[in-house]
Amino acid sequence: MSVKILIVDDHPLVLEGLKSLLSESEGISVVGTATNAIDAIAFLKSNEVDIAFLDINLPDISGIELCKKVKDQFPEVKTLALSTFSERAYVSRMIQNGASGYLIKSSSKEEILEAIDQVQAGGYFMNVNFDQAAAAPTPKTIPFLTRREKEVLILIAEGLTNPQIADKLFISVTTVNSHRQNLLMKFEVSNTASLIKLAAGLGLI
Amino acid sequence: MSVKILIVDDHPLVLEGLKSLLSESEGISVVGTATNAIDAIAFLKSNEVDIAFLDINLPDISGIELCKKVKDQFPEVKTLALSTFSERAYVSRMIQNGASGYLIKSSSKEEILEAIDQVQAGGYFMNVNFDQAAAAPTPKTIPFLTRREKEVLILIAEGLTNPQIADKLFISVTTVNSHRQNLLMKFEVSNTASLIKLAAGLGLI
DNA sequence: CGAAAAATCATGCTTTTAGAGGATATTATT
DNA sequence: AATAATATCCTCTAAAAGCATGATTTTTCG
Repeated sequence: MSVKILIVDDHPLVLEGLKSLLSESEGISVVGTATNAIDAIAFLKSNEVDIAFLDINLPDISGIELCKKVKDQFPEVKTLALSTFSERAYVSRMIQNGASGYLIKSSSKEEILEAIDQVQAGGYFMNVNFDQAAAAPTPKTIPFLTRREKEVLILIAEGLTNPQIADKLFISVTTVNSHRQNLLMKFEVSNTASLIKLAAGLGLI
Repeated sequence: MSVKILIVDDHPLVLEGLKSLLSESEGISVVGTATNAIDAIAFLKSNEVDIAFLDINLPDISGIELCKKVKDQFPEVKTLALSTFSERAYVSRMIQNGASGYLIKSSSKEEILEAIDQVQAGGYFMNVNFDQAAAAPTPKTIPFLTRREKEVLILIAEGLTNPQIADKLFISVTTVNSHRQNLLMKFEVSNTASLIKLAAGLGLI
């Protein structure tokens, strides 16, 4: 009996590539594909799936949320995160949400097959490519931000100054500054430039 | 006689996906693939190619530079840029460097085939998806940056202050500040936060 | 309910940026 | 050789950000 795979990715090329790669392999069958989260959930409701490949960038909701939903509603389905380099930082979040591993999109066929084996056997697969990871100092974990901190972060990224943000949110400048300081602390950086660069790299803005 | 295609992309999945999609089509043959610029140039030296698909993110040099090299050394080869959403802003540069068009990686099979037809016939193909473009205020053009400005931009993004950058580059703080001001001007922003966000969005840092 | 977390505000101080308005060398490029 | 672009340097001012320390009020959640 072969491993049933569902692929969720909004890039037809990646979808096609994965299908093509996997269909050449024994014991694996791609039973479905989806280009968005809603279709993916719908498919899972009426089909049996062993492993779901989840792209991190989906048009409707993020792969992170989809991963959570899948694990909540279909705990028996194993999930594998698909990411590109720049999104790799998301991955720890996916793991927290129950993913069994992740693959970067530049993975080789062998790595992909190994990941399926590992995950199907109940294990985890992490495909970490450190030559690029070393160059970009990835934060250990994605900082947990509060609602207000996210708001402030977005506005900072949009180029607003503390006084402007204060006006916009109807709070005092010192409060905005507090949030800003907390952001710097949580991201372990010491100025706006680094903050925005990190946040952008994490896809938060 | 079929159209000879070379695909240059460092994502095996995309490579495989494109190959798979194109090989199903009449009159098209994928004669080669490469995962970096050097291999791509080497291939072009010894093989005849009609259209080269160039990924914008390559490990060695950027697709933009590769495009230029290809057009310089092999002017008869037509080039098609491959990008994802976030890199779309690069595209005007590719066009300036002689590309005959661009495809976003979420293009459908039909769009890809149409692009090949158009380009092979000597035309251009632009696959613009405006529902996302409207949301993200893309700058009109990618600012042209000088060597020094790029250096300074990178160091700013790394979180260095003007004095620190001055130390690192063995120039005075006022010079660093000049470059910084020029960066703000060229990107049409008024502070570091916006600058870094834009630059990050354009993949410059 | 009660503790913990989040959001709010304040004061004072230092460093860094942003902005204006120059000036002079050093490289291309024609 | 002349022009244009780039890189370099300067002074001065004002605004904003960064840093420390501390406090009060809401919310959230067990």
